[in-house]
Amino acid sequence: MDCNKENEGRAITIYDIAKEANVSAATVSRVLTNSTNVRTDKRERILEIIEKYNFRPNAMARGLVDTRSKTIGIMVADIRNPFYSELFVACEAAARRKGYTVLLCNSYCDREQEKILLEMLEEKRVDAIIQMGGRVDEVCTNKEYAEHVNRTTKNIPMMITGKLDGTGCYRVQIDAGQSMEIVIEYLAELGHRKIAFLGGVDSDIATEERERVYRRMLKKYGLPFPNELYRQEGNYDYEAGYKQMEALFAAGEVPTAVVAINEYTALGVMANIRGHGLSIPEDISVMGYDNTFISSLVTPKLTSIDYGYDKFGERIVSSAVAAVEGEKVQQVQYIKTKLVVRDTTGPVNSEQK
Amino acid sequence: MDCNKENEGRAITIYDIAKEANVSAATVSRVLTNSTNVRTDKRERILEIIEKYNFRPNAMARGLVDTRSKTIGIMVADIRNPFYSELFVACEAAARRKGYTVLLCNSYCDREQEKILLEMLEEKRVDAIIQMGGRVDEVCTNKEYAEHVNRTTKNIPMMITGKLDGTGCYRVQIDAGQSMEIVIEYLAELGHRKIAFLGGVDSDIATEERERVYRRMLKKYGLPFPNELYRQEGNYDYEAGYKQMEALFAAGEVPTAVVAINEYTALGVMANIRGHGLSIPEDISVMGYDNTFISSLVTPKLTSIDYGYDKFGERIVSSAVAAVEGEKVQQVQYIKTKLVVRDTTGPVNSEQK
DNA sequence: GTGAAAGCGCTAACAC
DNA sequence: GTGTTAGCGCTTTCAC
Repeated sequence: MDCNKENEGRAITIYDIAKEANVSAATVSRVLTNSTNVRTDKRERILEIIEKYNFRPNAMARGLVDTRSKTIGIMVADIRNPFYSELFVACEAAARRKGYTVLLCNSYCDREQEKILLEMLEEKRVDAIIQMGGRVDEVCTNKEYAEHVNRTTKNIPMMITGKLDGTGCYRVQIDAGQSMEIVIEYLAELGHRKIAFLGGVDSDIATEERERVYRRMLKKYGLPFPNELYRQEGNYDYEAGYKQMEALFAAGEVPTAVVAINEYTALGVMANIRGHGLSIPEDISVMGYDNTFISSLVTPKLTSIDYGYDKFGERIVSSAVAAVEGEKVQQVQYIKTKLVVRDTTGPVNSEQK
Repeated sequence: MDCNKENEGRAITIYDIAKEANVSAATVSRVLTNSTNVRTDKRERILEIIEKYNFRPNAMARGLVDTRSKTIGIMVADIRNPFYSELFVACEAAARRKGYTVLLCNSYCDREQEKILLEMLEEKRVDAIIQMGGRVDEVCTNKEYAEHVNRTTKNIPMMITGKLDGTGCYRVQIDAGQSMEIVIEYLAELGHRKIAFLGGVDSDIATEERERVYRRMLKKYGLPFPNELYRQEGNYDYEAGYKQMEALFAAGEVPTAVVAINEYTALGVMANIRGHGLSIPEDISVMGYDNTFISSLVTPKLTSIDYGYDKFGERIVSSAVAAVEGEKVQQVQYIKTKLVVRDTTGPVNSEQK
């Protein structure tokens, strides 16, 4: 009875189903897509046979016919970083709500890889591309990459969480300046006057903007900048926080509050402070950025700046979909941040004033 | 000059390139695939035009021709969990080395979703499927899911990190028993006699096996099991660790060492211990499983069981590829674990003996 | 309501 | 070396 006597290995197709059901392939396709009405008995017969052979339509063949793949490519720097995984998951959820599938790729911040991945996504005919992290983070846009992207965006709309000068990318960006405003405001109101800002990479847009606003806010509140070590950049690691805090201790310039560029760095800072026998937040307040699950996993729980990942992802994806569908999309959108106070920050210790 | 006067919107194809280069589509295809030799001048002319239009071959059309998609589908419970993201990245790297691409999907432990994703992966004609987490973790295989999988594995080999009775899935599994052996051995040698094992889900294979070996090892070393609370299950959260440790304190049954099912739970345990004014590891040793970046991010750094993610991923993927290529693959493979000692464990406090 | 036929963009056999 | 031709598996007119 089985029609796959010699079918061995070859995947079953719509024609096999059609043959066994004594209908045309078109009719099978109709029940598959639910497009037109098919007589009930035929429909049921077809469904039965589909079930029997566990038939699944070939997505590539379908994709060839449709011009839309209903897929969004998402390129992140490193999915192991909770910032990206939280945002990715939010995007995935938003995409699903819109009837889109996502395709993840990691660039691992490899500049060459970014271009290769872009090409791969083009070949897969994704309807839109979202890039978070990597070249789009840089203050000085890399010309070569911008050109590469420009060719891509001729066919595929691209969303980025940073910037890429001279390209038509749509930007959905964290309002880094606003985030630093609320940070300094908060710490100043707690009575802190010696506030350090540690970590990050100055040539990254998000770091650079926070730094600028950090200095502006110190002035605004009449706070001192006692030593160059109060602002150190380098990278986003635990080690950075650890070493930079150590440098402050070594210089005898101990702040009463430290703002770290992210959670990794904040934890490095905290480890170092404890190594010196001081307490958090009694002796020194520490806070970070990103507010992923890490912030509430550690002891004491970390005060952190939150981006509202769900809404962030939703904004990125719905803008991407809007662009795909030819709607007008804002060129730049800002994500407002929120302070989440936990246990690593508190009023300045009166003795330290 | 441009041949896309009216082409607006329509993607450029191999025929457009061929036409402009005055060659046949086959020749363009040849330079694209580097299959046969093409006269140098033609090749260069073609490459130029490809460059000019930023042409990228349609992966779906290619996929239709090839029977192999060179893609491996990876289904994880939740990519935000570092255990999965570390393993995923290791798999991705291994796949790339073998010339394969990976396609990630999250089941979020939604049982219905797992089936849907399986079907999606079948439609995309992935060459193999890797499932980590979810139904494959369960001690009692869900019959319905097993049936579903059995239909899938008729066409696509499947690798799982747990088990699925009655299916032809290949298993690459952490040797949970061995891991618990080295844990108890280690703690016993440090002089600990009151060792609790907290967290996990007893109906999960990895938890169940560890629990069994935990009890066996206590006997082997002549260690007491002072109270039922020394072994509590529930889930894998921070909260679980926190509450279960609290229960031990409430019962006045304070262990000298706690083995947590993973890092989240370990951190909950640690938070609770500190809340009681005790120190780690001076008063109580704590250790966890998984050894992701989290273990070395917290203070004190967590002693943890490591799986060797790189090798783990490599084993999964190379077995998958072997299966795809029709080679003989071992049905079950075990991953040996390793103890990574850090700062949360130490010799038992002599007063407590 | 249904079948025949064309076509999505590419690759691979087969001629030449 | 290169062009012609025939599919890959599906959807979608267009007739009937």
